[in-house]
Amino acid sequence: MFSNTVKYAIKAVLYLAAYSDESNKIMIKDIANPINVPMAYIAKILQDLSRKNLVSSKRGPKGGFYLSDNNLKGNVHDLIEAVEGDDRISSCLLSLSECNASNPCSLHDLAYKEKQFLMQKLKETTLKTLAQDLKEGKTVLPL
Amino acid sequence: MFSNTVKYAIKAVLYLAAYSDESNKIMIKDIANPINVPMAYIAKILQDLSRKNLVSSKRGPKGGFYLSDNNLKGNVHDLIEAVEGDDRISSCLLSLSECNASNPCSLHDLAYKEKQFLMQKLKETTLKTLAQDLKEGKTVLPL
DNA sequence: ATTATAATATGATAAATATCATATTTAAGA
DNA sequence: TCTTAAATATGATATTTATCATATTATAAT
Repeated sequence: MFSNTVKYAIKAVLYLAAYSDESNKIMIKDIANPINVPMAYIAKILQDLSRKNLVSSKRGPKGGFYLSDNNLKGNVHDLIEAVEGDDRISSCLLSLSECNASNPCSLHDLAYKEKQFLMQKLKETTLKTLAQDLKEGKTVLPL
Repeated sequence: MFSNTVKYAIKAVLYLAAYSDESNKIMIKDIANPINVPMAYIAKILQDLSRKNLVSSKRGPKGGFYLSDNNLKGNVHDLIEAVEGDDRISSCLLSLSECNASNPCSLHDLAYKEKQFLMQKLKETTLKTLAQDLKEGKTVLPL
């Protein structure tokens, strides 16, 4: 469903959301293992997200990645959009070009409602909320 | 959301579902254009689907691809599985390994219901039904 | 039977995604 | 200020997905 890059990004960000903050930064090498993602690859992804201000980072000794309070207000939908580019996620199931109620593709009626519902949830659920569930052991980050 | 291969496969099969039958076969070169897919590529995909008996074909003069009555009973879910392999479509959003209610990933609660609902619809809607909508102009195959 | 036609099988190339490696820059602490 | 530790920037390689090209095989029609 999602590309590896997207899955890796979500896992890394949620890990940071749950276990880091400004006074508790986490280094690449300490992120890669628990979420089971190649170190150099997750480094690249997080560097990209840092540039886009979805995660925070500081270099040098005592440095690392973390989520600021502001970052924690973000959501998974925006994260996905950031890593896989604009509208891949919200596009029509059969094409990149839009299809809509007045010119529906074969799968539009069948899928539209569920897809919108899912998108809505991915937008309205904050990283902070998801991190809370993780910390309470209600959810897990799969390998 | 879906790979090009999956999108192409669905479009081609629905096109055949709507406009072909055993006595009205359609050649590769006459499929590629209307659904806007590279000819050699859709050829490869349809050949694969033919091998897997999801579409029918006959070679030689007067030959081409078509959907048999039996093929028309198929659904989009099985089609997707056939082209992109086993369980990519039904897997957890964050990983290939299963996550479930008793060991939910961070997105499980958020996505599970909608995803199941969508899968269900993709399974229960026959190609014949979708083709009917196409023929009646109720839906279109996007470019 | 021969010819023409269309799928089939196969392999080559291109582009995108995923992965690895490393020199450079920033910043903390001695 | 020097050393060390971390992200950053950049580029190389590998794998997968997408695309192109073509020789082979089956079959209808003459």
